[in-house]
Amino acid sequence: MKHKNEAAQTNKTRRRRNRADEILEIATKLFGQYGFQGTTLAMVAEVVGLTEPGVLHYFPSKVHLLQGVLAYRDARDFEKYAALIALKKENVAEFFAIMERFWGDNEKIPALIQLFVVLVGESISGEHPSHHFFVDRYRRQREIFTQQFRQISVRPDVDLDELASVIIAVMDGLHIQWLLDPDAVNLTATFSLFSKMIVPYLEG
Amino acid sequence: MKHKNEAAQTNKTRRRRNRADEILEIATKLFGQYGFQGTTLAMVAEVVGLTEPGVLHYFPSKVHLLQGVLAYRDARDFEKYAALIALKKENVAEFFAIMERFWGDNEKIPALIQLFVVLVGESISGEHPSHHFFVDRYRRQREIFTQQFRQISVRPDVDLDELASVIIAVMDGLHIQWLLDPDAVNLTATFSLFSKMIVPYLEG
DNA sequence: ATTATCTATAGATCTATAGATAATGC
DNA sequence: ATTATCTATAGATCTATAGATAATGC
Repeated sequence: MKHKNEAAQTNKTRRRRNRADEILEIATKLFGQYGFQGTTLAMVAEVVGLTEPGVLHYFPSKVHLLQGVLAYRDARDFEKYAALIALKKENVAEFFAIMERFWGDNEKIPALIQLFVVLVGESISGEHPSHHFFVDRYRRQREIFTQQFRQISVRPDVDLDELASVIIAVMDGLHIQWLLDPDAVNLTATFSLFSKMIVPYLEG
Repeated sequence: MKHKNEAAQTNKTRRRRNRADEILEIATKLFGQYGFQGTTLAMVAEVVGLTEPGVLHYFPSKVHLLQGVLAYRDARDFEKYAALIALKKENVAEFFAIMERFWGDNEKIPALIQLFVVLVGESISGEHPSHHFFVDRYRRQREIFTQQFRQISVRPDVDLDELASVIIAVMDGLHIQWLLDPDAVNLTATFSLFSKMIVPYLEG
């Protein structure tokens, strides 16, 4: 029986080991490119190679599909954060050196970055199905950063929650400019300038 | 004839001096709340108190309406920038003090801030009707800032275009967090922390 | 048996157009 | 005359459901 499974897992079967995952991957791309509202089930179905009811067999509604995409990507993202937290950081400079490496990868995954930027824009409206997801996501992100700062020696008169907001804001804002005009913005270099500017201040 | 006009301009007539402007105002709110894709002509028409073809009489298509809204708001925005440019700035600290006041008003106009944040998210896709508008808008903004920096003494080893990107990024990124979770983010205080952190560095 | 997928379609909605009518300004 | 606005509707699209059929796993 092992044999059979292994054989079946070649080619297509292994690649699309799971139709649900395949749908998730394609929806990730489409939601990232056109937004949730701008993507139709017909588009997803066509790229996947199914009919619309075929897609709805795996995700009973378009909102379920969105939540599937967000949960999947968010989990991956916070795995990365967990690895970040685990690293030893002695001082502010080290923290930012790690952040630069951590976010440096973003340049290689524009589609994923775009997914979050496009969806967060739509989600600002309180009625959007992923509004609460994003409110919560930013709270968690700020919390992770403030906890990190508490473990290294940051100038004591700095509000750590505000500091967390600023750092996340720089990255988000640079993503916007970079996605709109990739040749005009060097993500890594610009974030590096940012940390170079604030590290001396935070060291006190 | 003057009399007649003046009388007619009371109440509704003066307020809605111009139906096109009224439609623009309402579309601004709706596009800001639901995005371009999430807003329908029926919604605009209903709030204005017209039928859909009634709205299309003034703006021949939904895209024309979007462009009307953007052109109108962008013009207002760059009037503000023009006033900013006119102010005398002797050094970096003064520049940031002015920026804090300049952007401090944003807290009072959440609907307009939201309009731009929501639309820029949608517009990241190259096929969106306001994609080019936003690419151009960020280029102009960066250009305004770099020109400002050239007139004050900024530490010479800093790339002014990158500096402009960072400052715009902080403001955009803070807008996102603030719109999603107004009680969790103090826009003014957080931007102020940012400038406090970078001013000493930029002074060299 | 269960899972995957399809055909067919309901029912809602969306943008835009055609053509008519009402209101306004000279 | 010109501008503003309406009714009616075409034509496209969209999400989701019902119910049937094909494929798969025990």
